[in-house]
Amino acid sequence: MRTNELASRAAVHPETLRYYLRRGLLAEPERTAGGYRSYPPEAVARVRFIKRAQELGFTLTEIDTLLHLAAGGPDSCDRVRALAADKIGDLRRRIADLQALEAGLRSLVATCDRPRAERDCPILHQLGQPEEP
Amino acid sequence: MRTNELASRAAVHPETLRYYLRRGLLAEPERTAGGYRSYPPEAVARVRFIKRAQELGFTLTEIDTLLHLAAGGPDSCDRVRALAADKIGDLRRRIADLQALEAGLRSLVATCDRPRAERDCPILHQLGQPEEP
DNA sequence: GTTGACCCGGTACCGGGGTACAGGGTTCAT
DNA sequence: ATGAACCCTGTACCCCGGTACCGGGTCAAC
Repeated sequence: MRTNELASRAAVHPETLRYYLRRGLLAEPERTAGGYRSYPPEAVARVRFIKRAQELGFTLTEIDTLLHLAAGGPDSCDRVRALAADKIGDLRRRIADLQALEAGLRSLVATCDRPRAERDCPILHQLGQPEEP
Repeated sequence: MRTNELASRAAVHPETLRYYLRRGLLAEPERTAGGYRSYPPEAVARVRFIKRAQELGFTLTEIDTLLHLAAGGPDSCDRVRALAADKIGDLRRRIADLQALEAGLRSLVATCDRPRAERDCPILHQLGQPEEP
């Protein structure tokens, strides 16, 4: 699969793929006799994963770590556990905060028939507090 | 509360506050007789909210919308419902994807005692598929 | 009063994540 | 064979979200 096809299937810009190659997020694929890159089919899911993880708030460096975990992670199972535990903890916090945001918006919807000053949307309170130690 | 105190309490850089003021994410507070800004106590939660929402993947423009909803949203309850429904739908998708990521990493942990090639970490598959119509 | 830390507005600069472009080579349908 | 679309490498540029810096004013402890 050539660059443009991968870009099209993964809904990214072709230049983005070259950028990800430079960043090491994509492995350099084989080339055609004419020097064109020939990506394997699984590259589509990989690029989609990168973009979606970005939308969820992860930096490309964080995504690089996730990609390494997806490939099985370090040889040492203990290292994998430690790394994954760290990521899982982060994920749970993100999920909790998004759920709080959702609950807060639902509360607004339930009270939106009131005058604006009397509506209840507690999202600032929910996400604006310092984290507990 | 002066600029540096708010910055310190909210764990941001003072220049960031000036940027948020320029962007309209913070309301211009009252000034001291010497021309210093005097922020109200609730500004701390507001700035914390902005930063946390960013970490969760929202752009400042999206955060601006959320801040408006937090203030009660449009006068029209129908507008509020429509706007909030859109945001809630987005939140639910983010939550679902983060939960999928978590499940995938747990699967890796459960199989990490295997040789690397036989471990199971399906996160690419989970987040790398096109969205269903 | 002095001094260092703070404040201000405005301009310049930076990093992350792209994206555009130039010049030249390749591919494929006509 | 031709021409348009594609590809490549490498360099320049852009947007978002800051952050640094300058020159000058303010504040508070000494």
